[in-house]
Amino acid sequence: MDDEQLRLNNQVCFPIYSVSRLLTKAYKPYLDDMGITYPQYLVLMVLWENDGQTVNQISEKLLLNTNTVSPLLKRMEKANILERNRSSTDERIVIVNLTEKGWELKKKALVIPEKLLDILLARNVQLSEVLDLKDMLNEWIQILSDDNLNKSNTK
Amino acid sequence: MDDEQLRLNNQVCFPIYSVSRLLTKAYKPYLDDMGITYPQYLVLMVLWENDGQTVNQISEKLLLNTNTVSPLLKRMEKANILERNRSSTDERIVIVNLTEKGWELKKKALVIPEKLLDILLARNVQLSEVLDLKDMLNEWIQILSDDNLNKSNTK
DNA sequence: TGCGTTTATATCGTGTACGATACAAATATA
DNA sequence: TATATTTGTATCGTACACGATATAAACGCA
Repeated sequence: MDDEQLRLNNQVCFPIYSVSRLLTKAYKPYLDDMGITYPQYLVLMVLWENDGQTVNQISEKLLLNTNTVSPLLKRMEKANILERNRSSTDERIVIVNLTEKGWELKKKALVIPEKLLDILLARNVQLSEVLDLKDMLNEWIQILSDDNLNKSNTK
Repeated sequence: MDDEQLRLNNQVCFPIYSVSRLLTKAYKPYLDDMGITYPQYLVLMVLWENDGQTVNQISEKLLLNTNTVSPLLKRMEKANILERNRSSTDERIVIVNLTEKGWELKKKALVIPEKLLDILLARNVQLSEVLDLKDMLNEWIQILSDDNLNKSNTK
């Protein structure tokens, strides 16, 4: 019976969508302390690893469009977390650099991954399970971003 | 080195967040045909399974706040997909019923889960892997929604 | 060298999400 | 039964996401 497939319980996408939102919510108390949001936290992780990247480089690493990242960076600039400067050699490019405050936040962030993991481990989720999940999802990212690429190519 | 934990590649949450967005994007062509969005598709699945539910019942099943679902339903009412009516016995309650058009959309939706699965299976993802993932995520939903509950209780 | 094309970023419009808050109806209880 | 409390829904403000579009700078090439 095809009908079965349309039940919420039988879909994979709904749990992913829900867990994504619930995880963001679980992060919230820690991020509130830092005065940032979850997407802003992602931007910081990219810059902590490698400061001075362009808007394009940041949006590619986060798999987000530049028209999502642009205003996001502007809000972070307003909050004194980073600076945006046009390249002198290529006026189209905007280079993003962390401020003192942006680097300071890294110290506060160090405990976050640990805390989140603790919640799961405390509820008998195995660490190996978490790692398997990560690998599986990274595989899906490859597939799904390839798939999106194909669509825009054939247009 | 604690630093390692803060790398984008070492986080579980980022892949979940990304896959969630990429899956929604993969759904998009089919949902565009139906004139709805992904969250609206979720509402429809809830109502196809059980028509005539209240705003609260719908938002609980989708794990969304009512202040997210309320405007969502209004947009769907505007698009003639459903009707909202106050209960006569309890004036606070709004009961949501599908229209003819809302039921019609179910026929178009039947192929969607299959198509999505095909993309994954075509790329050598095992069906068992998909089912494992689903179970794992449903477990996480339990944990994370409990955790959120605890926070609001202790406040 | 002039001009069409590409590239990098940003703006606009629409639709979520969600915390905080509002508000009326229903319920509980003194 | 009058009033405090709870319940169900909605409004408001802020921050994403993303498709469509704009725009200026850089590039390619006749």
